[in-house]
Amino acid sequence: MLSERQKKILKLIVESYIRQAKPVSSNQLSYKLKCSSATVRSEMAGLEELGYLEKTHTSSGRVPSEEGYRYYVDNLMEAKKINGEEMLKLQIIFHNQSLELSDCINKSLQVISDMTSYTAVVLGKASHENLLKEVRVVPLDTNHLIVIVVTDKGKVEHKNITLDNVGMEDIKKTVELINNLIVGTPIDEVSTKLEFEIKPIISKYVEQHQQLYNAIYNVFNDITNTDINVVGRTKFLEQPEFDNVDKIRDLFKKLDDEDLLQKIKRDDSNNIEVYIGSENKLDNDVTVIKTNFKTDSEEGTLAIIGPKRMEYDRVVSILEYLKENIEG
Amino acid sequence: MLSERQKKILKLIVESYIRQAKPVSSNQLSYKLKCSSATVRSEMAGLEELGYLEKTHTSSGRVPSEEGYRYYVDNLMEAKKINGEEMLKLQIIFHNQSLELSDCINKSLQVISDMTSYTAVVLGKASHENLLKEVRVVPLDTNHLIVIVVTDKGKVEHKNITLDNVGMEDIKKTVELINNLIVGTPIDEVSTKLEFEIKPIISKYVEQHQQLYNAIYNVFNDITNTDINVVGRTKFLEQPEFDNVDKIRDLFKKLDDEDLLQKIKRDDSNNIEVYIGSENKLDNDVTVIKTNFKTDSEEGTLAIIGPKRMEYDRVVSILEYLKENIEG
DNA sequence: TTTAGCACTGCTATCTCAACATTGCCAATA
DNA sequence: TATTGGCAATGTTGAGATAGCAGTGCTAAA
Repeated sequence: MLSERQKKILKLIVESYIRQAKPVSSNQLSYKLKCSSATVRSEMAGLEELGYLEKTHTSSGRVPSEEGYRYYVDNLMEAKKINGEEMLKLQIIFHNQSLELSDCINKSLQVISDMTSYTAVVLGKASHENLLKEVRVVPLDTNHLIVIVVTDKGKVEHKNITLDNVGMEDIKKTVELINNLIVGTPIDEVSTKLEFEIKPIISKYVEQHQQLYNAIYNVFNDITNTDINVVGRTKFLEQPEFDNVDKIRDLFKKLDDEDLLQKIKRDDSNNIEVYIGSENKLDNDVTVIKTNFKTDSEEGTLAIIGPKRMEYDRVVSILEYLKENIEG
Repeated sequence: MLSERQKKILKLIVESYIRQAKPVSSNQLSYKLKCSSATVRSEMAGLEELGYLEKTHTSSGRVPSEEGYRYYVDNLMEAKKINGEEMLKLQIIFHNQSLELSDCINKSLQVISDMTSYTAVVLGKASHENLLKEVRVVPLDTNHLIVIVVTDKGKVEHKNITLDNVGMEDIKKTVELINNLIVGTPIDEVSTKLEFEIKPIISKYVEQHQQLYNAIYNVFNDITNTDINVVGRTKFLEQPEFDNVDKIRDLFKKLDDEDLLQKIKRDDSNNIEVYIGSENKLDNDVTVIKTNFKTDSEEGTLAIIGPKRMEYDRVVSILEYLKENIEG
């Protein structure tokens, strides 16, 4: 258990370091506390002993350790309400009737990335509340057609296919069959149903059903697949800790690795989660702040990625606010 | 007019510098030419005088100037045929029947960016050969619906809209009207036609026609708008000339600026065009190699962006090959 | 428990210095 | 006349050396 003064010092150091990106000296703090630098120094030594602070070299000021940030986030940080102007920018996006939810999310990520100078990520997909509304086929010419799938929550996906020698009749029959048998099925169960209920039937009387079947299958796959969007990768270039090309290259490679990004979504928690440095699976030098969201039509994960020296208080409340707007 | 030996020296310098990114000395060249370094030096001095070579400092080797690269591209460069493995990779993409052309292009850009280590860009849009095939409306519930537009070349675009108190009847009538009057219209003329032929009619008897009209209008807009895709921005991090964070930041900002990227498409030429350094409008430190393409369904511009010290011969033939495949 | 005082440490910037690669010029050469 | 070898001149690079500085830890006194 830390003393009140220790807490205060730790808080001041974390916040100063977040702003300035420079090790914090005992002198700096002695102004803000009513005691001498020597006193601050001995407190600092204590906090270092406990693992909350580090030095960059023997005679440098102190820098928060990962444990220091963790303690700050868990115990010291105060909520910093998102400001009016920022709120407004997001409101405008979410009140725009003509935008789909996924567009709103993408647009607001851009705004958030710009206002925080951190990288923003969304991993989203159609929620399983989406029920198949309609499958439609538009023939283009004798051997090209488009398959369009629509869910009751307004998701649309389509695919072009080329079929050799499949009569329009067969196609019509197949589509009719699908529309009769599986409309109303949750979108993520369609694949199974397609495989076990539809395929046996169409394979009986539709020649060359395979191509058609595959195309339809793929459309459903696309609609349920996670869609990854990373906004503002280059914000890291503004951070003083990413001042060398090797580090940047390494990080950018990770931000392009979809499998790795998938790991951001680790738990089903409904809260804002903070993963500092080695706590996240992405990179030891960054912090990932994420939350899950879920609406009728979409579900997924939102994350802000920045240096460990991140404005935790601000990001947490921005993310909270964004989540509210999405789930609205 | 350059002498044969001057040409040979210039060619060797450009090619050596492209490979090694290091100023080329007279000694290096004296091995490859049958003369002494002193001779090479005086030839180099001549080429510098003519503006084809530069020095990085008084006693450094020579580096090609922009004019040097230009002369190389226009007069010295030999076509370097794309190799079999690379060809194959692209073939596989273009022979995949289930991919739409725009997906093929995007996938092949990724391949090309990986194999060249340069950044690849496509600015594409539906070609005006696309004729409106069908407008379809899928009602979701009492006040949400989806508008889907399909062209005869297989382009699909859709939008969700929210309408208050618009009867299903009105919607049906509007859609029917559109389908009757403007199906078959080139997609880029639809907007005008919509405004002058459809709007007057529907405004007469469809109440709240405005929202519906806007939605449909927007879908057409989306379908004709240029779509920009930039692949492999981070390849620049592998280039030794982009070794400092400021340069990278600056360049990345430009690669994110869609208006600026639009300027890559400068002429309607059907050839491969090379814009070296200040010749392009993007950045003085890069070369843009681009070509336009046009098919039934899509048209636009492909570009490879790399350092001025770019493998011109390879990139030109890769781009040629890609263009063939697309238009093929 | 707090503080002033002070020696100590390591960083940073600047300077110097030598080694090196390379050039330009010139006089000798083929 | 074109080519070459020789050589001084130049700017780069990396390795010390040095001084100033910021900040710490320790100690003894308040």
